[in-house]
Amino acid sequence: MAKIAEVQEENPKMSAAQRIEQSLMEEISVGDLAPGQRLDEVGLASRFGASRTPVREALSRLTAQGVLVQGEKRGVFVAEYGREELSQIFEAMHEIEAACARIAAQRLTLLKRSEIEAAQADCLAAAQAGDRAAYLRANEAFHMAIYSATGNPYMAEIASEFRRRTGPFRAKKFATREDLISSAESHQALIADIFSEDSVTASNSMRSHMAASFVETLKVN
Amino acid sequence: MAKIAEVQEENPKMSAAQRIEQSLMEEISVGDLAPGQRLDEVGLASRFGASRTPVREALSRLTAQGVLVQGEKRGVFVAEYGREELSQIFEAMHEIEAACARIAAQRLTLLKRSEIEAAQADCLAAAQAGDRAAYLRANEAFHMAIYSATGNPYMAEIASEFRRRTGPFRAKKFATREDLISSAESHQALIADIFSEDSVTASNSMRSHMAASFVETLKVN
DNA sequence: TGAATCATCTATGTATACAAAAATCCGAAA
DNA sequence: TTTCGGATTTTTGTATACATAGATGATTCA
Repeated sequence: MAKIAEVQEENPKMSAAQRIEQSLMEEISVGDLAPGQRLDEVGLASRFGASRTPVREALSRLTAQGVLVQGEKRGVFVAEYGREELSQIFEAMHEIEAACARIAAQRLTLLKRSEIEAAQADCLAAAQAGDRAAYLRANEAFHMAIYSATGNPYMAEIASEFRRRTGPFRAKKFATREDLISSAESHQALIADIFSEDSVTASNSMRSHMAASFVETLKVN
Repeated sequence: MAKIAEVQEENPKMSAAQRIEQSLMEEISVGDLAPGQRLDEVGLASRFGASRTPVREALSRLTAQGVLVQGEKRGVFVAEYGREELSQIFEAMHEIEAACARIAAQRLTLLKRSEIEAAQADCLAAAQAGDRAAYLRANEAFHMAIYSATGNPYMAEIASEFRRRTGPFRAKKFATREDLISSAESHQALIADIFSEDSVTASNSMRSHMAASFVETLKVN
């Protein structure tokens, strides 16, 4: 896909293992690789024009991150979560995102504020255009901007990690242009509450946002 | 923890890569491998009686987990954090542990309750005996028992991950028998508050515990 | 003496080969 | 027909070899 080529072009001297890891991560988070799908080493090796060695390294790292799991049988699979597991993962995300919103509200700088606003502008534009792929990217950027606003890269890291793991499940929510628009609009209240710089308000607002997101996600999974 | 050694004995047909990964993780979390230390592939390979391939896989996975980092020069190193970084990591741990304590207090079962008590008994015994290694293991088990009491394996997973990353820094706190005893005693209040099944009390108690732990950690780092 | 360039050498990333384990398939017997 | 056993095939895990990038050291020139 085009995105893979882009990454390769932007960073031509990345190792093959890293390229493969990023490509697979991208495909999984967008939903091109469906949960439960098996990834076989030889197939990927030939697809990426590499040997099994860098492929193995990429799969191993993605497994360590929880994006892939090694199933009961041989082989690694895109992590597949049932309703109960999704509920647990969302509970954890819920806690982390709420903490991020609280801290972000406390530490908000002008720069971070403008980054969040810029990301939200992209969300609105993509939603209006009905461009699903662009919206998915912009939505990720929006949440990343909030994580970044905590000023704590470790908080941001775990929040991102959960976001990646739930990517394919959340992505299913966005089927129609209306889905995109309603999602983008729901950001507005969240932004207002974070910008209020009141940590309780921000935290509660993020909890509402996550709870709603979970409800929508459960509907399609 | 002893469990790692046990796992190796119990599970002799684990892959070499997994054995190496667990061994290195153990050595890092106990502090045998100091932060900043370089790990070279050939040295580890000969030390574990294996080739570079499984060593590389282990290092790659540990890097993906944040326990190792690839430095500016060639090679991977045990992650080394300055005061600012430690502060950020502890802030994130602080949030996650508080959430764990709150959820654990809400969902406490008789089984989990007894597991926490058993782990604490081990802590007290090891502290009384002045057995530092045993205390480190028991202390990990104690916190793991709390994570497990959330009933949410994903919460437990991230909490464990932070615990591993900070292992070598926290380990330095425990120099004398008195350090062990005072740590074990500080668990008592935490247990009482979690067992109160009041989520706010439990969460605040854990926040106090983590804040105190951070202060002690900063003193020796 | 110092700096710069070149050479050497070490470590890393990748490819390939091989062995062992597991899954699948096939046939035979109940 | 079903099930059990064995053979076959696929796939994984590990070892080894090789090429290249980066580090180290030496030599020469200023």
